[in-house]
Amino acid sequence: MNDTAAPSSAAQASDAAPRYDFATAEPKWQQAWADRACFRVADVPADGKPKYYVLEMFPYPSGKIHMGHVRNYTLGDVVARYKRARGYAVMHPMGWDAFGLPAENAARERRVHPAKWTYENIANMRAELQRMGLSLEWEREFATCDPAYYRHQQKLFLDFLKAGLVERKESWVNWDPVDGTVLANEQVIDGRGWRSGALVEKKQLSQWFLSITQYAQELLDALETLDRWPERVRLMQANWIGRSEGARLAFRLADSQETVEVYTTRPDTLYGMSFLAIAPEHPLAALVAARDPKAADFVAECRSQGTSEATIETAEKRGYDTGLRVRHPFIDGATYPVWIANFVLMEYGTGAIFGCPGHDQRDMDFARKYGLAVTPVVLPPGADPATFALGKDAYVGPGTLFNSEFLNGLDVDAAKRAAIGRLEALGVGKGVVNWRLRDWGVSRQRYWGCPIPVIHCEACGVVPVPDDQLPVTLPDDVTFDKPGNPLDHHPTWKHVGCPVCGRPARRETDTFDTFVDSSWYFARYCSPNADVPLVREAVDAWMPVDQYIGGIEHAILHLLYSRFFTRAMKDTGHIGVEEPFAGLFTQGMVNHESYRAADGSWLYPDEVEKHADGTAIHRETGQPVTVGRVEAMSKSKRNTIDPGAIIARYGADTARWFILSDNPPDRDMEWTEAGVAGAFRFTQRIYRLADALADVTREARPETFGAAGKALRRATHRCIAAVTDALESFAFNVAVARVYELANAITDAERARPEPGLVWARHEAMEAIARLISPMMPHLAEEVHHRLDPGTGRLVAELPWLEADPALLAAETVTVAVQVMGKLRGTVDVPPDAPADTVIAVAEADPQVAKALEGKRIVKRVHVPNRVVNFVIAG
RNA sequence: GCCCGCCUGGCGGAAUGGUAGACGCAGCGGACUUAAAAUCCGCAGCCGGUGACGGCGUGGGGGUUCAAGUCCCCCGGUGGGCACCA
Repeated sequence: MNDTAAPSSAAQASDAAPRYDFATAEPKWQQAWADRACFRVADVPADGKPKYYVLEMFPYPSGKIHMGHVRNYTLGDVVARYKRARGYAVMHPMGWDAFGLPAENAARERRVHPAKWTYENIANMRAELQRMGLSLEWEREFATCDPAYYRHQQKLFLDFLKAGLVERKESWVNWDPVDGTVLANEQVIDGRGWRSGALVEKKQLSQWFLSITQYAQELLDALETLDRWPERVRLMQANWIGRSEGARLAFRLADSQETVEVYTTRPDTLYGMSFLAIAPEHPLAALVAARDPKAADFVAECRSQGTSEATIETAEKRGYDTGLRVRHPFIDGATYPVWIANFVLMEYGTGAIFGCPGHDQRDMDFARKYGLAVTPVVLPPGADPATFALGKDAYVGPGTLFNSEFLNGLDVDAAKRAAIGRLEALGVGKGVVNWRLRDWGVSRQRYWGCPIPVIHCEACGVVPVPDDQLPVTLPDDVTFDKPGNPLDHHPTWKHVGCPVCGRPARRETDTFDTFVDSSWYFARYCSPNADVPLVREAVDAWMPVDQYIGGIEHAILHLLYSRFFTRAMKDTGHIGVEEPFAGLFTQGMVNHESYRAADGSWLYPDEVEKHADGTAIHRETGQPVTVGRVEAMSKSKRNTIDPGAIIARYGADTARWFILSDNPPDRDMEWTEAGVAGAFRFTQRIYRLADALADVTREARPETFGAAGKALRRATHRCIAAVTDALESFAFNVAVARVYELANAITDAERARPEPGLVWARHEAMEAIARLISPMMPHLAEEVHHRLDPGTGRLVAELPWLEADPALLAAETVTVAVQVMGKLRGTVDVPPDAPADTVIAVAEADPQVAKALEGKRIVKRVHVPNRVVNFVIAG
């Protein structure tokens, strides 16, 4: 770290200047809040206050908090403290998203049990969060890995199962043959397992799915009601849900009664068909492969093809002609070849398409490669049907149908309707809505997760664990020395009697995707200790979350799953609400410069000494250091800043203030040493300003004020109004700027010639500062308030928000800009709301303006009250 | 490829269509100090001018308007989401 900062240890220098000793003050005020239970609320609020539920995305207990957490929880705390002061009953809970793979990795690498590792991390991170002075209600804390939490999750799952919201079905997964485990897409890097490095295979497994697709339309439609969500998040969700309208139709094979079903959004182009293509995983492909070794080879090759982005981007469209042919639904006697094609996805639509090269670019690429027919059927506006031809590019624009029998002359939309009508009349197809959204596979072959509460019995099939046998708890005695799922290896755990017939049966050894844990925790906070999953009265009283805050990286999955889960909980009678988050705010990342030594190795910020000219050297060796890009903090690039160290050195308030002041909270910010040091200086300045008044007897409020007193009072009340506005609109950086302005105004007042009432006005301004900074720097706020006004016994945390005096918001004079032809030529000071004639006369008389108007003919005088006068001149 | 943001001094940024650059950071000059740190005062968009002042200026080009950073159109740059989605 740089030397510019004042370390706390030097705080009590010999100098007489008063210094704010945050190291003593912060724990003191934290204790005071706890002692007075300032942040407690009832499960069902009964004190008549309106409710406000503030929630930040709960952390994964990785071991230490990082700057992203500091930003996230500071933003939430500003909202919570502000809303509390505005008279709301504020629920602001905290907990732990405690299941997950890192705990298992720790177990493998360090031979520590995942539970021990997790709970130690939680203890450590809880202490770190507490040092931040967050107004959290710790009484509601829970960890999702606690059976007291996940037993209720198991109950919810069983209720969903009963309600038909759960399915067990085969699905393709990424299989790591060395580790013997399923991998998430993110764990597949360049087609290889991230741990084993083995080539990943696609494999079919029977898995549990939550039927989120049942809610696709609802989840899409309700996005429009989420008017306090960022537009882009709603767009991302809409794209993810991916509604498309088209037709589903069956093609009959030429030499049998079998059919192949196809989904298309372009039924209008059916007369332009030249082939039919099926996915390599399509059942028909398997049939063909069974008797055709070459087809089998092709299918196998496709299967081993990587799923990484690079592979897909460069992958050539390739196919294999099966020799089968299908009949056209409209043209008697016409048949088309059936190909297996690597670009057809089994997961979307029906896993089969009809190829119309003229009006689909992929089909065109494929047709050109394999010499298949290209028949244009949509004529672009103005084109000549006699000469219109296609080269390498398909035509996908609007136009009129031709070469298409009964569709000829129709535009694309009309032709779609007509084609669907004919398909339906023939009984071979129908108009359908198709979704990109797929059901949510929740099975994970892992130990450190919530066990899926079912039992497999050979006689009875899949049997839900009876309610009175919940929870199904994880065994403690597991080993991680073998690859695969420790639950599966456990000698006894999975062997149980069937709850129905009593015969030996097998427990499900898969656990839930951790996204399940986080899809209902926000509701559980409303009644965290209940012996049912959710106390409906409490949930309905507190939900939805009024302000949810977290990273944009959760814009899709977590938020969509939570929206689905909430609906499912409603439909199973647990709660009465259907949208979990009424307001959403997505924060930006915290970035930092990165540094590289001469040998290319990354250096930590405190190993580097930066110079004013922008160069830097390695402290230890004196060698020059390359100052790299400002980028997301990451361990690998060593550009991380430990919040614990910052708080120890500067205090929590300084860290909070800097993180709020730097820029708007939805943008990425850069953490800089100079910025923190600046924030620290400001905390000291506030303290000094307060200290200057601490021993001054508070005057009685005078009847009238002098010029300096009036100016300060106006500044104070303008600041109250401006900070309030800024906090309401999440413009925390602007709120900070307004507080700086008031501090500057107090400094001006300190220097002004003494006048009656000025000290009173200074007290008023200083108290306003304490109250206005309280959501952002709560400890300093208490300290200042306490020094100004000892003896009232009230904490700032218990006091209502300040109201600006409207009389003081109105200025005594307003400065009106005077323009000539829209160009600024001067300003004039006039009384507020002065009549237009007066203002224009004063403006015209202004020497600068008069000069600009000299010899010109004024054709128009625009007057905007209290703002501007504009003279429009002829010529 | 499709969809969506963003672009303002050296930097972060501010600005209900109405005085662009608030506030902070960095910088420069000064006071205090034996010196430094801390603190305080002052300067500061760019160009020209000793100065009064003038010209230019919110990625580029056009438009609407008395008036555009702000609204509309086109272009460029940049960041992100989705992506063989039929």
